[in-house]
Amino acid sequence: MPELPEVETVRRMLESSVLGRTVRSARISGLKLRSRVPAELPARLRGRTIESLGRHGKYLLIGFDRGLTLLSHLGMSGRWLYFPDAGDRSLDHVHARLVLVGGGALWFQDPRRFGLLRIVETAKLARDASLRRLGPDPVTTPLAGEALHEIAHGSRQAIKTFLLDQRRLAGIGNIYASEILFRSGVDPRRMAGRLSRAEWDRVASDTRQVLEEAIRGMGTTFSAYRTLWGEPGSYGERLLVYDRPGEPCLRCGSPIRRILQGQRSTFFCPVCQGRRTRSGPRAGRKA
DNA sequence: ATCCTATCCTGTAGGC
DNA sequence: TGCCTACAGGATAGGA
Repeated sequence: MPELPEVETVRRMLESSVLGRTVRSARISGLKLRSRVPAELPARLRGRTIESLGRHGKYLLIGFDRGLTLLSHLGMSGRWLYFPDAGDRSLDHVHARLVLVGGGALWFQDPRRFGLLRIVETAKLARDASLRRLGPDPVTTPLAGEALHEIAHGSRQAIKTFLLDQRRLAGIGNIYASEILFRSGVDPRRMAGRLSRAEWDRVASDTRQVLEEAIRGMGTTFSAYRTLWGEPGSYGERLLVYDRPGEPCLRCGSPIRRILQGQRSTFFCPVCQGRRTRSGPRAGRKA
């Protein structure tokens, strides 16, 4: 669910609400998310103060004093929720609850449990197995078309799949991959290694534009995503192709198509995102 | 190496 | 109403 803009929205809200706050106590559910929530989390966070809020791709880094970082990933259905009153709500699927000194509570909720919570020593962050794999973050370090052209050199992956690959670029997910390629007028089935330098220039600038606009709209709420305040994001109203199969393209009026790539939906306009060489043996068919 | 598939889990929407 | 299936914003281990 949450891609770079959604995670960045949560990061900013955390920054404005819990930066400088200290953990009075913490509890965990003990359930397994993507991996097990560390049993020592409550003991290690108790008494620590939140000093920084960082993000790389879809990973959120909550930095505490004395060299500890809480690494978090929202997976498909994860949410961070902040309650100023620390009141005891009854909510399902809450896997971590931090109570803050001076009132207020921070909860991590994740029904599907594809999310991640991990305690990492701040000094060792660069060596973390998950973070180490990530490519550059296109918002923190905007890339020129030239760099992308270079990264994609020789790749036979479909461009849509390429954009989803966190080792190439960190942060783009299924919604924004379709939106970016629509803006760029690139057929999602084309091989990444076959895009021209000029096409990569467009993809690079559209990537930046789409992600930044989405951040301004506080992200896209398709169903589950909520901001730190539990509110939906507004960028969903501005999606041009995602989840609009059969509806007229907002640019040319032809019906938007939905295809599967790597078992995930891709939405595109077959007219605006012209033909050219496609990748994969059967990537072309499907209705 | 590089690419593709299956899998983890719950909730929800749509067909009957 | 209920039952069933398909699908959902993600990452990753394992096989080809």
